[in-house]
Amino acid sequence: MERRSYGQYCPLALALDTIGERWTLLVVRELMFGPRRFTDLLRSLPGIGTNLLSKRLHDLEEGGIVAKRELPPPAASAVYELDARGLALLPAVQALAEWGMASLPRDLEGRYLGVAPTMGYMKMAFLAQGDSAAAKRLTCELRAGAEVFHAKVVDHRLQLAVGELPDARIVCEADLRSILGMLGRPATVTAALRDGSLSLRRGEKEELRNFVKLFAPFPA
Amino acid sequence: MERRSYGQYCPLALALDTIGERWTLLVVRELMFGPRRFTDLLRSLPGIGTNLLSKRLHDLEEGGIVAKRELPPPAASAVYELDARGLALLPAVQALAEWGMASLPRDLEGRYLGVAPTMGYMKMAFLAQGDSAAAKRLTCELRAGAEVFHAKVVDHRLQLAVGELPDARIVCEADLRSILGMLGRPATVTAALRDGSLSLRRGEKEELRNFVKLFAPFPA
DNA sequence: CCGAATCCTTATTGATACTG
DNA sequence: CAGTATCAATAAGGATTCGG
Repeated sequence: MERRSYGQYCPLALALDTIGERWTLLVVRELMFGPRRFTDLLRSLPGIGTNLLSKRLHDLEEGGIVAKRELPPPAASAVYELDARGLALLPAVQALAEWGMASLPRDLEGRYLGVAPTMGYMKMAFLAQGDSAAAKRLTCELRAGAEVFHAKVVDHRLQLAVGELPDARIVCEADLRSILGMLGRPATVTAALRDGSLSLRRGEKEELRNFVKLFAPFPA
Repeated sequence: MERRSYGQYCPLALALDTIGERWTLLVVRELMFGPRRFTDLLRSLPGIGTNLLSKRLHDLEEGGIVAKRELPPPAASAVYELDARGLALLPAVQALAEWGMASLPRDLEGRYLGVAPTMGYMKMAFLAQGDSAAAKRLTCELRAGAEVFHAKVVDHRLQLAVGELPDARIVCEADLRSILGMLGRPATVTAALRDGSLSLRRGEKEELRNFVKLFAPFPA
C-alpha cells in the first residue's frame, strides 16, 4: 500500500496514498449503504476483476477503513463493512460526488447503473426536498433484479440500506433506471405500473406515489 | 482521459474519471493558491516527472479544470491556473485533506513539505481560531527558499496566495517546517529569530508575534 | 532555463483460468 | 462463493533529448 507513496507531508497526499488508487473509493462507496459480500462488490464494479478487488479489500482492511466479518454458520460466508475510519470518508465522497454531479449526463448512454449510486442520489434528493413528517410511516423495499435495498425514516432522517426490509409497507420491483426516473414524479407511477417497468408487490399505489414525492426528481 | 473510464452512471465515478488519476488532485491542490508555472509545479511534486506533469496538465485543460495562460512579453513564460470548474473542487479537496489530517504524523519523517500544504494548513488554522479583526492590518510575506507566498485579510477573510506582496508590513524568511512550527506559538518566535531558523526582513518582532497568534498551533 | 516529446524499464491493471 | 494464480496490456517513473 505504501510502496508508491507520494512521500509528502500533506494531509491530502496522505489521504490519496490510502484511498487514491484506482477503484478504492468506489469500493468505499459500495459499502456506504451497508455490508456487502465479495461477489456483490464484484457485480457492482464491472471491470474490476477478482484479483484487484481482493487486493483493494486487503489494503482497505490494513488501512483500518474496512473490516471483514465472518457471518454466523447458516450463511457460511463473509461480508465487508466500513469501520469508523471508513465512515469518516462520507463527507469527502459526498463532496466529490457533488462535483461530479454537475457533469453527469442526462441519459445513461450505455453506462452501468448500480444500487449504491441510486441510493446515493435518493439520499441527496431527500435532503433537497423530502418531508420527514410525511415519510414517517412510508417504509419501502425496492428490488432491482438480484439487488434489494430499502428506505425508511427514523428520527426524521432517511435511512437507506442494502438488504430486505421484511415489514416494509411498500415493496416494489423495477430496474434502477426506472426507479431513478420515478423519483419526484408521482404522476409517472401509474404509467410505469401499466407498462410493466414497475411492479407493486405489496402496498397501494397511493402509498408508492406518496413515497416517490419525498424525493427531488432526477435529473434535477 | 476517457480511455480508462469506469463506465458507470455515478457522479463519484465520473469525478474519478476526471480527477482520480495519480497526481491529478495534487496538481489541483498546487493551483488552489494561485497560478503556477510548469517548473514550480515540478518542484512541488517530487517524483512526478516532466512527461507526466505535462500529460496531467493537458488532461486538466481538456477537462476544463485548468487554464493555461501565456504571460505578457517580459515574462516569456506561461502559467497554469484553476478555472471555475477547478475552483469548485475546493470542498472535495478540503474534505479529503481533513480526513487525511487525522493520520498525519507529528513529524515530517523525511517527507517533503511544500508551500501548498503549508498554506492549506494556515487556512484551516485561521478558520479554527483566527481573529479577523485583529488581523486587519497584518499583511505578511513569507519566503521559504525559492518559494514566496503571502497572507492578508480582506473583508474578514484570510487571503493566502503564492507570490510576493510588495507592500506587506511583515516580511520574513524561514523554511516551511519552521513556519508551521511557529503557527499559534508566538512564544517560539524569539528563539527562532535567535537561532537563525527565522529571519525578519521587514517589520517588528511584535507584529510577527501578533500575526502568528492568528493561527491554531500545528499539530493541533 | 523553461516546457515539453521520446525512449525505455518497472509497476499496476484487467481478463481469464483455476482451486479450496 | 471467495478468492488465488497467471499473463498480456497499460500506465507510471526516470533519463535523455530537443526546440524556444
